[in-house]
Amino acid sequence: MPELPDVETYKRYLQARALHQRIERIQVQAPALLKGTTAQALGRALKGRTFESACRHGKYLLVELDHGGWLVLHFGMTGELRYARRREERPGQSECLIVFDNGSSLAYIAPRKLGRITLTDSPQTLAHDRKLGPDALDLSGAQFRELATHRRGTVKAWLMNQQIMSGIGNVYSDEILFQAGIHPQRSVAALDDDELKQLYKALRAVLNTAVKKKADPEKMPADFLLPQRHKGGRCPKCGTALRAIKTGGRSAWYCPRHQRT
DNA sequence: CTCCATGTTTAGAA
DNA sequence: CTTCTAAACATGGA
Repeated sequence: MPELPDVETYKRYLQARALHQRIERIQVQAPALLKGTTAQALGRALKGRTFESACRHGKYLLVELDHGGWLVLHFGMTGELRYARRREERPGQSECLIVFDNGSSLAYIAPRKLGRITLTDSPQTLAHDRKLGPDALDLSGAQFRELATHRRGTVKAWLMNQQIMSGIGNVYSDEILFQAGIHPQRSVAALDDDELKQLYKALRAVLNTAVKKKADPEKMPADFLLPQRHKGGRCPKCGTALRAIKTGGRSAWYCPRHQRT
């Protein structure tokens, strides 16, 4: 589930393994993932280059090339990176494979092909082109409050709107609202100062904790909703059966006792 | 077989 | 202009 914590984990993974190695070639198995570029153009841009650094904006991972320019990876609903030191360790199936001249490789795997691979001049350019709001973990409390003014929609849709703030998806918006004790369908405008403060606190705590746990659902704290977020799931704090509702075209899971309308 | 899924974009309505 | 809904995208899993 590639939301902010997952993509942050991929970023650290890439930084620890795939920097400073000469790119020999790339193999694009799923051209549909390329947006605004072609396999040929991507090959020309990457071949002979090295990755110098990586950064993240919301759910986007950006990788800097040594001669300027950035590779942009978005993972859609499913997707991950896998680095292999040796040829024998390469995954059988990858939508895009980057092969380094020392025989190692970095595979972009997105079996449902809803991701995106593209190039950009800079992280700022990407944020501008995609109209992305600030990264959710870069927000100050004051900025967070400011973003809430003049908003009429539901709080869940607000948290998930990448143009308002970037990085929170369906799963972590549920977790943040659960930890803050706020119902997903409350209107942003109706939240009082205390609730906004709780929400901000929960946002930071949830995202930072998830990053620390490498976005692994099995390693989340015992009071997290995430592992219970399915049919038959129970509130980790009071045992009440969780409820699911459709809102904003997505399913929201919540505890009817801890998150009142 | 049907329905649903962690994301984004687009179209159309209110 | 904002917000909501539905549909589309591609594919695997229940």
